[in-house]
Amino acid sequence: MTTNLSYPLINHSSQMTVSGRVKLDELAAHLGLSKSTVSRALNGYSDISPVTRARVEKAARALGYRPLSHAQAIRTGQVRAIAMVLNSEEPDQHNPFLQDFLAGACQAASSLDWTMTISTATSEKDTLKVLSRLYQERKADGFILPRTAVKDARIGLLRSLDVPHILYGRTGYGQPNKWDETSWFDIAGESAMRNAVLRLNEFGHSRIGFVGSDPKFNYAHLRRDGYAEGMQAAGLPLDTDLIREGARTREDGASQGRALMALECPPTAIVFATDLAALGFCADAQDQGFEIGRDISVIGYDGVPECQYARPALTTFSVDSRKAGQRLATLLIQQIQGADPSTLQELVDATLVTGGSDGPPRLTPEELAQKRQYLTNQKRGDLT
Amino acid sequence: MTTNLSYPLINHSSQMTVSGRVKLDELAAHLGLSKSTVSRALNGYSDISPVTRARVEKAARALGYRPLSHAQAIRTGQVRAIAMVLNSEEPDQHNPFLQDFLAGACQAASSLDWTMTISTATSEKDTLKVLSRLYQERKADGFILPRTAVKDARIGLLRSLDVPHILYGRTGYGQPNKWDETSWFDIAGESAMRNAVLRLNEFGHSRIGFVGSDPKFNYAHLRRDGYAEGMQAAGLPLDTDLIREGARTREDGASQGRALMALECPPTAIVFATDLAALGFCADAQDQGFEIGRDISVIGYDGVPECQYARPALTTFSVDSRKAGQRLATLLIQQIQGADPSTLQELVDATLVTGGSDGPPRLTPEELAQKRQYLTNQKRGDLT
DNA sequence: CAATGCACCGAAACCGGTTTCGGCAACAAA
DNA sequence: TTTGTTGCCGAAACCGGTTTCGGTGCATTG
Repeated sequence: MTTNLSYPLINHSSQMTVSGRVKLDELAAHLGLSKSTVSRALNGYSDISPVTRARVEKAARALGYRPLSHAQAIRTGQVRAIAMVLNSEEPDQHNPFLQDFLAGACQAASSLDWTMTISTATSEKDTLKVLSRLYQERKADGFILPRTAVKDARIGLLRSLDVPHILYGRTGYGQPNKWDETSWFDIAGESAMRNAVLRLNEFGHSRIGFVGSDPKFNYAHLRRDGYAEGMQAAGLPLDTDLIREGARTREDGASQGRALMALECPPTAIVFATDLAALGFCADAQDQGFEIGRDISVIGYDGVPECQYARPALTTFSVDSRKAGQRLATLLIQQIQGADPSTLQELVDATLVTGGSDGPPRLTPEELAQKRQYLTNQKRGDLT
Repeated sequence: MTTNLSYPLINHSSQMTVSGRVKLDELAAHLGLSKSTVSRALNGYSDISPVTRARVEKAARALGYRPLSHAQAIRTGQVRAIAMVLNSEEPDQHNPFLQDFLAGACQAASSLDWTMTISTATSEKDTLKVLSRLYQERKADGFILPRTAVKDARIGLLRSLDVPHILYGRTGYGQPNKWDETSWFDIAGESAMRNAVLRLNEFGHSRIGFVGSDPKFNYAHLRRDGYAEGMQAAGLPLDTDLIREGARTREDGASQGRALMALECPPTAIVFATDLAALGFCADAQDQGFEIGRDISVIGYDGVPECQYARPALTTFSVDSRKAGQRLATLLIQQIQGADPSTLQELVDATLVTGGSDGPPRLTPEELAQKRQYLTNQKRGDLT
């Protein structure tokens, strides 16, 4: 019958090399070698003569041979993949970082012939479930744990399961030597905050406030400490009235900043632990009639893109997320391949990106308080 | 010796069930069944008695049995993973979308017990290489192709390799029936643009400009056409002077919008194909002294977070990226499992999010031109 | 010349699942 | 009773690689 020709009758010899994958068997047959020899040649075993190895490698390239990763995995136990689980329900997602971060991590992984799988979870508990499922099914050989908390259940889980993992950020604030055994990569937020204070002090500010982030995250404590260190280094008194915490969103930043501005003796400069909070404050303060960078100086942290598009542009300490991803992936893979986790710890500095949001104080705290009073009255007048 | 007790000596019987994985063998032995029976019971074969199946499933749950995905893959040929390759060097990355998009895609994949692996490439060519490597090694069973171009090499490659794939966006603009065989999911940017024009017309605008995106992307054409349709539906003439293209960044948006404003008879409203371009224009126009939403109305498209933090907030057509990711993953998995690609095509509308960036025109085009002249002179005055 | 060592390679086991195939019991039909 | 069926399960092959182990052939040594 010649009716059923919807499926082509072509593909005789060519098909095998075009669409059909070459497998180890076929490569070996093509070379007149056994598949064990070919496998060992490709995997760098020493009991293969240099001539044979070269011949095998050449043929493999020519035929476009690529081992199936899961076929190797079944014997080696490694899938050559790392994974990261994001908590998609966090109010302040690491939104803008993600693209860069992934670019860095993927690039590093790819260059070592590894891949990156990602997953999302809806809660802290769900994260644990996803992590263990991923590892149980061996979708990944190790994990990057972003946004480490002071007390982080993920670390306990993975450590008890003896699964390789690396932290983006440190953990165990206040518990000395807590993170000695785990590997991590982090940006030195503490020294950035310290430098922010010193910079403001050089501008002439002496009353400098701080708006921190959620204390459940480890970085929140480090940055607050950095601010305190900076104050100390500048020889300024540490006034607890000037320290606020728990600002995660723009709205938080606005309200916490507003609280600082409402002090009897308000700060002429505020350091924010995150750009988001800083941006929220700036918008709100401008609405009230304050001039950012003149009436009140602001410095943020993170380096989100919005900083440069805000007006005035926000002075901030920018984090190189791409590099972070790249280093984290690299270090994690090293760990999976046997490196001692305690040797895989890196601390990198953020870089200052100046905008117009900070500068010499135009007003003293007292004058600022007066302006605040004036603006409030004016607004009240508007309403009536 | 009692010295080397840093490593615990516990883990006798418990170890096997806690940290050690149970494998099929062990589960079968535990049940007194053969592993083939257990496997078929878990995979829904019909030649297993209901009683046995229930017993197996219960035991599997109790022992926490989870098959190694790569061990299954070696026989089934499927790794239960989908992948997406991002081009990390694009000037306008789909930054803010990514987090939501991934959340949607991962959630959909997870709920079907699939995973999502992502990778980045540095160029169009590199993307092709990464795609084929990923598939050669069977890191994924299919791919999501984001940001489809009019003529997209990725589609050709995957189609020729007979690899399942789904497009985020359509392709082949101008070549009818071009995308009939491929599955895709897209947001109806054309109807959004159309509605944007109609909305502005209802406000009273009759001279409405358009700033489009890079014509290499398929959506750029669709959105432009949508704008044209809107003009036609509103009974307005289609003036090619009012149409600009190729704005990918904020800066592009600013300069293209500026060009429209420089017309003898400038538009009193501009529809932008992307929020980024719209935001760039708004900032620039404000710098010049124009009042957004009064002097000139602006509508964007995408729904990036910055829209609501801009002042005035940008009226835009918001894309539900999470849903997009979710649908794309779902459809792709269906396709991998045998569904006909041509039946897997979905078009969803964007939703209007109003801000203060548009409204009734305060000035006629002539008056706007005068204001422009005035502002220019004033600025010139400033400089001297 | 026999014995030893070494470089190099092939045969076969192995990894942890899936799938094919055949067999045994029980039951129905002849 | 014999002869199919049918329901249910086990043995073994299989997937595509990796790794172990043993065995050549050749050079070296005593």
